[in-house]
Amino acid sequence: MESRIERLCVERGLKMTGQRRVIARVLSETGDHPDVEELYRRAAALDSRISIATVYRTVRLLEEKGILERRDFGGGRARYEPSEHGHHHHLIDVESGRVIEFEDAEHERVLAAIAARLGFDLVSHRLELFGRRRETASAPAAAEAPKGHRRAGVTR
Amino acid sequence: MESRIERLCVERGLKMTGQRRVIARVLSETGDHPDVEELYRRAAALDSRISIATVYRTVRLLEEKGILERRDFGGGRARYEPSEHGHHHHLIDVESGRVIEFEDAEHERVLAAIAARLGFDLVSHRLELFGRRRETASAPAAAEAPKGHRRAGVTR
DNA sequence: GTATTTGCAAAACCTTTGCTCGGCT
DNA sequence: AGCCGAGCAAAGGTTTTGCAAATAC
Repeated sequence: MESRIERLCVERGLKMTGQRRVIARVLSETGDHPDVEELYRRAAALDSRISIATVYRTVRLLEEKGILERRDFGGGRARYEPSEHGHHHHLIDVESGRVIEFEDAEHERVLAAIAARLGFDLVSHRLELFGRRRETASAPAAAEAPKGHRRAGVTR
Repeated sequence: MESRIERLCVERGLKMTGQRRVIARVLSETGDHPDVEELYRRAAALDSRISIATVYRTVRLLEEKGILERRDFGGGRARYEPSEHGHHHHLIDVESGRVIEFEDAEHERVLAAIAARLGFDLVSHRLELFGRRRETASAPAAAEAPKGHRRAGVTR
């Protein structure tokens, strides 16, 4: 059965080899932000005839095709997530390393306004928040993520 | 004569060697965001008895002491700028690679509010905008940076 | 059939580190 | 003399690449 990412690959005219199909499937089932090493582990678990070089080449290719996005959360290795994941940013819990996704329309507006003030059209932007879980009892559970129309979700 | 960064080093209790003095001076005169290689070039121009290992060790040390801040603008290498440079972020011109600095109070407020909504206290954040110079004639010159109380400045 | 993709290992790249020597207190 | 910093070169971690063999279309 054809995975979501595989369909995108085909649409973009990529040759679908066995390895790419496996990697595409791993990515399709991915709800987090794995690095290449982790993708390699997951892919190799499905089909051991995959080398890490191929994973590197594939994520690079998919990034160029706009199917994947590369992230840098610090730590020296790139991490990846599927693009069709909706526009959002990340808040990294400095204590646990957990990654929480969020989006915020007002924030987007402010950024566009800043760029405009400087005489630029905003092409893209990168934003990461680093935070510490609030201790006061009033902290809402961060895991209230209604599937399908989520606003914030915890992941790794 | 003692450079601004050198003074900070002394205040923080660092031993001032000849190499550190040179690197401190280079950093004091720095208005941009050099990588280690570039710092090494500039330092070596003042005193050739400096190795790149020392530059690496020194920027690391100064970062730990809060004198320098490490940035990642993509491209695989870390770039540095003095901390006492005021709170600001960067807009990178996607066409030329030029870096424009800016700050924006409203934006800071919005970020704190987002973190609070997720139950976090904001520890720090990273923001980079990528933009394209606006073509319309109404674009203000981005170089209107009144020294001393600047709002936005172009640098590299 | 032919152009692409893979695996492997080696290389490239940035950064850190072991060790010895040099310099400052 | 004693310590800490510096230089050099080697090692470290991640990512890329050359080449021959395998594979997709």
